[in-house]
Formats: sequence, structure tokens, C-alpha cells
Amino acid sequence: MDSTDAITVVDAPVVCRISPTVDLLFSRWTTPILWTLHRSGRLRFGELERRLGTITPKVLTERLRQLERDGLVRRQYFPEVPPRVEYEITDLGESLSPVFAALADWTDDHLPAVEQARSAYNGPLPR
Amino acid sequence: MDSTDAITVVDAPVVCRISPTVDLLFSRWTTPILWTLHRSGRLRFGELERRLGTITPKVLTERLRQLERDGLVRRQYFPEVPPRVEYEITDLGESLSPVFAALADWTDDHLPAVEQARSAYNGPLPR
DNA sequence: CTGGATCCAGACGGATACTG
DNA sequence: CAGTATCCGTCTGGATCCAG
Repeated sequence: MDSTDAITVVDAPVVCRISPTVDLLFSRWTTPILWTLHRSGRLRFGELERRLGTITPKVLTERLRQLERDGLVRRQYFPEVPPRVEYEITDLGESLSPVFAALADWTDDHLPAVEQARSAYNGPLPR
Repeated sequence: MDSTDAITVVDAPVVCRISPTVDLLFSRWTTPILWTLHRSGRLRFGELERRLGTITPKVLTERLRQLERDGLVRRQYFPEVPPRVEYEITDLGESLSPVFAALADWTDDHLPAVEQARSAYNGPLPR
């Protein structure tokens, strides 16, 4: 395992090594999904949909498939009538809790300052 | 501080309170920009552009304006010829370091497991 | 109940060229 | 040097309907 070489021959040096993780975790719905499953434990599809409020079943399925593929969520199918499917966080998913805790702490401590800065901003308006 | 009410009358309960922060921090380029400024300190526009590699000036300007508006980055303009502009992280931006540290730790410890799960996945292929 | 199939809209970002 | 101005492609996500 001696990757002791000081010289990397990679043409495109990795600017920011957390970017792959960011792509994994933070899109419109993945964060709320992980957050909800983390807090509520195992949930059925419909129950999850209800708690997320405005998500559509199509999008919920897409995001759940992605999270399942990436090993963060486990899907369990029960061949009953009517069918039942339950989702829960995996151990790998649970390992994210320090990340979410850090985000929650920062949100509590500093989000108001952001809102204040935003309303005080006088420069060229973005977006 | 007695928010002891068990009943919340809010129609749209906040599903995930970190979502506003997520919107603030994690888009295609905001994370690399903050990461770079955090590690390298004060940088000129062109230098930042060079370090980010493939970003275009238009997008870099857009993201920097947004970060400036939100109080995470400070822009300093020097009316010289040729003009010089320098960017740096604000104290509010620096307060994000625990968040990025948690993300970096998780990336080092668990990203390989994600890649392994992904390659082992046999279900319906998303994306 | 749990989705899959379609179609669609808007946002974000990339490419290129130009300017104070 | 540090952006702006245009144009355009892609991708996520929303709406709706349908099916096992």
C-alpha cells in the first residue's frame, strides 16, 4: 500500500475531495429522505411520502433507488396483497449522523446571520 | 423557552431543518469555491478560476455573487489598471469548517463502501 | 399500495465571444 | 484582469395517468 509517491500524475487534480460525497447526499430530496428515515426508523413507501409532504411518487422512487444503490438505504419488499414495501437507513447511512449533526448545529447557530447578510446585501443581485 | 406544546398548528411542518443550509452550500461549484478559499486564503479572481480548473468565468461570477450576498465570502475591489479583485472567506464562512471537516472525515472513511455498494447493485438501474 | 410511463417546465451550468 | 452578454444543452423534478 505504499502510495508514497509525492508526485501525482493525474492531469485533473482533485480540487475538492468532498465533492463526490456532496453529489451523493445533497439534492432536492435526498437530504429530507435520509433525515426522515434517520429520525423515524423503518417506514413504508406511503408513510414516507406522506411525511415528506409535497414529493411525488415518481421522484420518491427515483431517489430511493439511488440511495439503495449507494448502500445508504435498504428496501424490503413484502409480497402481500396489497403489496408492502419498507425502507430504512443502513449502517452506512447511519454513519452519516455526524455530518447531519454538524449541519444541524451550523444551521441553528449561523443561518440567521446568513438571512441577515442577505437582506443587507446591496450589490448586483444574483439569480 | 417553553415550547412545551405537543401540538403544532403549522400546516406545512418543516420536514428537514437543514435543507435551507444545504441549498446554501451545495451546488455544482459552491463547495469547491468555499473549499479552495478556505484552504488557500485570499485569492484573485483569475487565480481562483485557475485552481478550480474547468469553471467558466460566468459561472464563477454567479456563484461568488451568491456567496457574497449570503455573507460567506468577501469581495474586495482595487481600482487599478489592470483591475484587481480579491476574494476571501468571511468569519461566517469559516464557521463552516466543522461541517466540511465532518464531510471530509466521512468521505475518507465511507466513500469506498459506497462505491462498492454501487458496483454490487443489481436492482433496476437509476439514472 | 407501490410504483412505472410520459410529457413538460424551469434552473443550472457550459461554450463562446466581447468589453471597461 | 475581471468580468458581461448570448445562446443553448442537460438534468432534476413536477404533473398526470396508468398498472401489477
